[in-house]
Amino acid sequence: MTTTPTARERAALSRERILAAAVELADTDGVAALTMRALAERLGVEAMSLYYHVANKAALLDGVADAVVGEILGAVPDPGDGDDWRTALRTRILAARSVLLRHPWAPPLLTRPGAFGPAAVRYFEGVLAILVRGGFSNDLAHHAIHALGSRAIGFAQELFTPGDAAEDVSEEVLAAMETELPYLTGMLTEISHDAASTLGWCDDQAEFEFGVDALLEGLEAARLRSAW
Amino acid sequence: MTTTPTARERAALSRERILAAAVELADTDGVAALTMRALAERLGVEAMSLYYHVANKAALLDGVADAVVGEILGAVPDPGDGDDWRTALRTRILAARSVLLRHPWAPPLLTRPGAFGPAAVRYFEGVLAILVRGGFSNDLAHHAIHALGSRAIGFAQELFTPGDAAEDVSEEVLAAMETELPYLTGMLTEISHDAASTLGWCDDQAEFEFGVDALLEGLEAARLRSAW
DNA sequence: ACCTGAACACCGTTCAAGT
DNA sequence: ACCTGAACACCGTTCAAGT
Repeated sequence: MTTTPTARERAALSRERILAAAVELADTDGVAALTMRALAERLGVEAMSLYYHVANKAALLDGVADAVVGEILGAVPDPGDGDDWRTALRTRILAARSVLLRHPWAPPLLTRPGAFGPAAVRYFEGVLAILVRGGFSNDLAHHAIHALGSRAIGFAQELFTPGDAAEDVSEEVLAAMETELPYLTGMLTEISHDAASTLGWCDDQAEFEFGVDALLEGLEAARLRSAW
Repeated sequence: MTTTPTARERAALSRERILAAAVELADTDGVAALTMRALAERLGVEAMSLYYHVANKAALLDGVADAVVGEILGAVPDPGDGDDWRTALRTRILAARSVLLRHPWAPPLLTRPGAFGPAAVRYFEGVLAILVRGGFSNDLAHHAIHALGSRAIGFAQELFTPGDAAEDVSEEVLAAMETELPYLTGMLTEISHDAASTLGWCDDQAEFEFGVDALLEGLEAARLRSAW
């Protein structure tokens, strides 16, 4: 006669609820813990129920990616035409980055084929608006977006994560490296003079901004050349 | 009395043989097919035998990444001091890229924490040598390497793969997009006027080189500023 | 020292079945 | 229309055992 407690206490499943729960789960436990079974349990539901709203795991991850980009989209200022293109684009990119810093597991998802969803389309519409209003031809703007790559949306795929195998770079190892790797040892000893045994001296935010600025400078030069 | 056929016909297992077979398997079947069981079968051995030479799957993938970087290292010219730094670095990066084009599954592996192995250290020693001989301070060279990111070793993590959801961008869809996404539709209609229904007009190699060149130009500007 | 076989805990996913 | 339960094929990995 009465509906079951579970039916009363839990809201109906939906694609949106599933994606939101998936983002939360990844935030707390990492993306490796984002399994269909764990996600279902978090939603108080059986694993197979998810498949009614989501085709498969790949579609789930694509949806999660688009959800994150949607969050970025909400945090990013409108591409208003007050600023010059360089500061407007820089501001947008750094705002995107600040969102991604809250979801450090997200970048690999964003590079999956299929992750380029509706939110991403709208995000890049804004990027393109900034460029075109700033004097870029469609052709050059297209090149520019490719050149920015993942940086356009706030992250950089670096080849080594801070502190990677850095813990065990002792001074003896540095000395042994010296003949074979003179430039690296030279850089390490000079830059990290006050903490010679660690590679953890990279300021992610500063390096990211340096990289964006270098790109923007190169793009501005290309724009000026194309304008002649 | 006689040794078994299997023992005669197969060479002894070793870390090197395992990694080489793993690269081959990924080349033919993709990295998703690179399972411990499939790799063992390819080597004519039981899956568990691999664990004697490799700690676990993560260590295997790290080893595969370093093997690929080793192949890059063998293909890249010495950082001789004939060229100016920009062309020397450009040449090195494009040579690295040409190797990675033969292993299109490899880039995601190279961005794994733990993938920065001995070969990568030697590769970046060469990058650094080019920069420092070219007039970069250790500090600026360090920033430059971060700025180059994955491009330094020959690939760019782009946010959409060519032809991603491009097949189904019909002219009707373009028209519907026009009000909401004026800049994107403008760019698409202008650039792809002769193939209006596809996004597959991106020349990967050209875009990669454009991106590298934009970065190199921005880095050169930074170097000149630091030299004053 | 090097390799094996059976077993375990865990995946994504199918399918027919419930309500 | 929406959710479930059991089952299947597949993982990485353990452990004790072989040679």
